[in-house]
Amino acid sequence: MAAKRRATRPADLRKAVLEASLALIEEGGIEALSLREVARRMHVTHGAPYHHFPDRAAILAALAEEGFALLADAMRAEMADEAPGSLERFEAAGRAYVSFALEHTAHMKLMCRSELGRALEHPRVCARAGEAMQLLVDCVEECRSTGAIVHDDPAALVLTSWACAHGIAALLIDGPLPGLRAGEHPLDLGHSVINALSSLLELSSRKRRPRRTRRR
Amino acid sequence: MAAKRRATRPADLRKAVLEASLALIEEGGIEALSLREVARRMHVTHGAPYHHFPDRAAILAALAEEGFALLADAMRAEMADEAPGSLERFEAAGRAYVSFALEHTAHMKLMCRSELGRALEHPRVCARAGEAMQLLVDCVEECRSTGAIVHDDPAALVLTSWACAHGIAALLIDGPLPGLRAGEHPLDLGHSVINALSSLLELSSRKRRPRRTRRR
DNA sequence: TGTACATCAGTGAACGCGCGTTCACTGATGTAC
DNA sequence: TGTACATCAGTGAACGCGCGTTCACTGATGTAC
Repeated sequence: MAAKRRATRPADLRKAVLEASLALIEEGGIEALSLREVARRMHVTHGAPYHHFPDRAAILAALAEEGFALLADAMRAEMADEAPGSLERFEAAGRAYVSFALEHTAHMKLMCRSELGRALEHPRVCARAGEAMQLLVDCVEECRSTGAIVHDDPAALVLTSWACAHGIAALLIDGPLPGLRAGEHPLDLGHSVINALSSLLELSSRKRRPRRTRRR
Repeated sequence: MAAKRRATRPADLRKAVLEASLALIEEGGIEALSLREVARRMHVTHGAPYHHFPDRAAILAALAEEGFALLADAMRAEMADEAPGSLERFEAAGRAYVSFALEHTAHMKLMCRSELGRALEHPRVCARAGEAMQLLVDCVEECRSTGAIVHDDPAALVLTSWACAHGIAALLIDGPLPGLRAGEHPLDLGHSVINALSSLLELSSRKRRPRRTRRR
C-alpha cells in the first residue's frame, strides 16, 4: 500500500512544483503563488517542496529563467521561416513575442515584475533576458544591412519595436483593453499592432531608398 | 493634551490613507499595500481607516479612478500646447503618457493589473479609463482629417500608439530594461520611443501625400 | 450663556486565517561487500 | 543471495508572523432649545 501511495505522487516533484506554480500565477497573479497551495494541489505535505527549492523566491527565479528561454526559443522558431534581413523576419519576431505572451501569461508576469521576484538580480535570469533581446537587435541590424529598414537610430527602433510588442501584450493580459475592446480576439489585436508597425517601417523605408528594399 | 494628540493626526484621514497607500505601492507593489502598515505610517490605530473605506479593495478602486483621471488631465494639458490635428499634438499625447507613468508608478501599477484590484469592474473606474483612451482616438482622427497622418486602419494605429507608449513605460517601470540599459535616463528612453514612432508616421504619411502634411 | 443630546472618528482588544519556514522522523531505494 | 549501511524525499507537528476585519468603547465636536 506504500507503493500505491507512491504511485499517486508525481514522478518528478520539482517539475510538478513548477507546473503547479505556473497554474496558480496564471489564475491569481504572482502573489497568489503560495507554497502551501502548491503542495495541496500536488497532494503532498507542504514541507515536501523544500527538498527541491530552498524557498519561494527560488521557484520564481527558476520560472523566470525558463520563461526567457522559452521566449527566445519561440522567437527563433518563428523567425527561422523567414529570410534573414527581411521585414517578414522582423514581423515574425514581433508575432512570436505577442503569441508567447498570450500563451504564457504566467511566465510573462514573472518576467516583467521587478519588485516581486527580484528575478532579474539572478545572473542566469538576466543572461536569458539579454539573449532574447539580442535576437531583436540582430534582426533590426540585418534588416538595415539589406535596406529592408532605413532608420537613423537603430537603438531607438529596437526599443520602439520591443515597446510595441510588449505594450500590446501587457494591455491584453493585464490592462483595460479586454474591457474596452471586448469581443475581439486578443491574438488578432496583437498581430494587427505588429502589422501596423511593420507597414509603417516599410513605407518610411521605401520613401527614402525606393526600389532598394528586397521583398520575396 | 487631548488637543495636542489631535494635532498630530492628519487633518483629513481619508486623503492621508490614499497618500500612504500610494507610497506603499510605489515601494513594494500592490501586494505591499496593507491597511495595518498604512495605519502605522499615519500613527493611527489600524481600525481607523475603516471609517473612511469599507475595505482594502475600496482603496485600490479609489486610487485607480484617481489615476485614470490624472492621466487624462496630464494628456489634455500637454496636448493643449499643440495645434489640433498636428503630429506634434499626437507626440504630446505620447509624451504625457510616458511621463505620467514614470511619475506616478503606483497609480500605473494599479491601473493595469486586472487580477488584483478588480478595479476595472467598477463602472466609474472603467469610465475614466475610456475617457483617457478617447483622447488618443480623437487625436488620431483629427490628424487623419488634416492629413498629418495617412493610415488605412485608424483603430490599429490607435492601438499601436497606445501599445508603444504603454510598452516603453512598462518596460521602464517593471521590466528588464533598467537592468539592460543602465545609466540612461528612463524619461529620455521613453521620449525617444515616442519620437521614433512619430517620425515613422510622418515619413510614411509624407510618401503617400507629399506636401500635404501641415507642419508649423 | 448654559444644558442635553446626537454624531462622528479614533481606540484597543480580539477573532480567525493562511502563510513561510524549520525539524526530527520514517520508510523506501540504492550500494558495497 | 543476503546483510549492513547511506542516501534521499516526503511526513506531520510546530514556530511565529502579519494580515483583514469586527466591535464595544470613548471622548471631542456640533446642534437644538
